[in-house]
Amino acid sequence: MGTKERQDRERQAVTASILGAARELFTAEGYQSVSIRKIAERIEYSPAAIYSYYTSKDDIFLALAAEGFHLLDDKVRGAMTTDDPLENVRGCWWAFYEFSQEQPAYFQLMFVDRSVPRITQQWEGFSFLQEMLAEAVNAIQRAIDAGAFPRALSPDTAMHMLWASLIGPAIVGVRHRLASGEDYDALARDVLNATIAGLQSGIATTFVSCKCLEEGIAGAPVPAGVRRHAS
Amino acid sequence: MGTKERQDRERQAVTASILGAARELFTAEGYQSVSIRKIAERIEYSPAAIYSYYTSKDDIFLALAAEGFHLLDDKVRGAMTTDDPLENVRGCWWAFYEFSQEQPAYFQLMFVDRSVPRITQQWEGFSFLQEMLAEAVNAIQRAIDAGAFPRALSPDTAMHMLWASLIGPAIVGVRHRLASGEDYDALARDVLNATIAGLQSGIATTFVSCKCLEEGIAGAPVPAGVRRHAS
DNA sequence: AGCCGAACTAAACAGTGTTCGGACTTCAAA
DNA sequence: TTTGAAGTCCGAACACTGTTTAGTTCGGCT
Repeated sequence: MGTKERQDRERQAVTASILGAARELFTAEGYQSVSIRKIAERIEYSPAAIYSYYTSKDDIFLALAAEGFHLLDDKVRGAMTTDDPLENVRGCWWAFYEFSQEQPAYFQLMFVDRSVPRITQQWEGFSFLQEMLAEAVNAIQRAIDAGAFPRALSPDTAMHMLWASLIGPAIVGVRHRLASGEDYDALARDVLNATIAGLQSGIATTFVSCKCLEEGIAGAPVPAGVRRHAS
Repeated sequence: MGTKERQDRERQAVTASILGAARELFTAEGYQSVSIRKIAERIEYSPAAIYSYYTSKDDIFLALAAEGFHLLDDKVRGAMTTDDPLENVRGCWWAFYEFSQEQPAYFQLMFVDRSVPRITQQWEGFSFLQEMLAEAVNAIQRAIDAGAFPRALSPDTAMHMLWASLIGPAIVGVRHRLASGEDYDALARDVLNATIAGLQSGIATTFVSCKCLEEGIAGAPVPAGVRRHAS
């Protein structure tokens, strides 16, 4: 009979309602302020009941983070469909920033309140992320092949640089860390364009001999062994 | 008599021991994991006693954050003493990154675990920060005057861009968010140099007419009114 | 000697994530 | 039809958290 199927369906419905309540509460009040008891109250269950669906509050976080990463994945992939390889690179990173402003609750959850540990049993649920990153690296490689970036540029290095540069403006944006009246979008766009311009100028491939490395900066010599950003 | 003075001294000694215990525990276990009770236990006082020295756990955080910002202030100022205006700019932001790696506990406390709210009664205790930022803007202005940056570059815009670009690599560094074997220092240096190269290329003053703004990116047109990073 | 004010504490309050034992329902096998 | 297994769910508790309150102790001044 379909009894097993019905039970599975019911179980999934409760799971979904827990996740829905958590999503609403996290969005409205932030991860730290939401307790298991509040989630339980919203779905009219006892707090203990939740633990037969999710093993911990962490587990609920991971489920919502996975949702967020899928949204990000969709948005970033959708931004890499131009003919111009360079605009694909620019577009996918601009999409990353836009995601942070369009889905501030997800972004805050994913990158500010907490972060997904790199080693976790649930990491399989995030395996698609590696494909997304690989896609971003490929986009850079295509731009290099098209002559938009120096031949000597490592696409991996460029990817890490774009990531590290843009997470800042995104966080500054969602947390409103600037004085009122500041234009966060323009700041992010400036940073993105400046980083891309910097990559084009070849600085990331020639900095080994740049002044600050040879002489150290302000009496703080660069430690031996620190030479190039690993590729 | 000097009784009042002695009492003041004793009070200050207890205050310092609270702060010392908090500093050690925050460094060893992180802000969230340290409780008032743990601090109290370490200095062999009752938890309630702490509340006659600091009004809240937040207050202790602010005191330690102020310490951290003074350390940062010293380091950044010390890095702006070159003759070359451009190297002063590069140096002071590299000092910011270096601070994050040399004082990861302070950095984590100041920029990751929590952040100093922009509006706070204790904000006066952080007023020296405005001077530090003004100094950083001045350094950029001097570099512009010396011809190292385009005349049309707003030093304020450049300051915000450098800040937003470098906070990323610093956070990535203290949190070890890259695969093992990655060279965080080199990543930060690449980002810094790329951003400076981008500023030099004039991208932050001309992007108003750049392709991504005129056409939107991947079907996501830039909202009207978003034009330039406010100066 | 009496008193004041500061320092300090024990105990409690309201909250947190989580666990445990038991009650209750559902359903297939005996 | 009864039995037993499997599950779902809850009340109560545990060990915490930041913080408050009432009360005690004690040095120093009058």
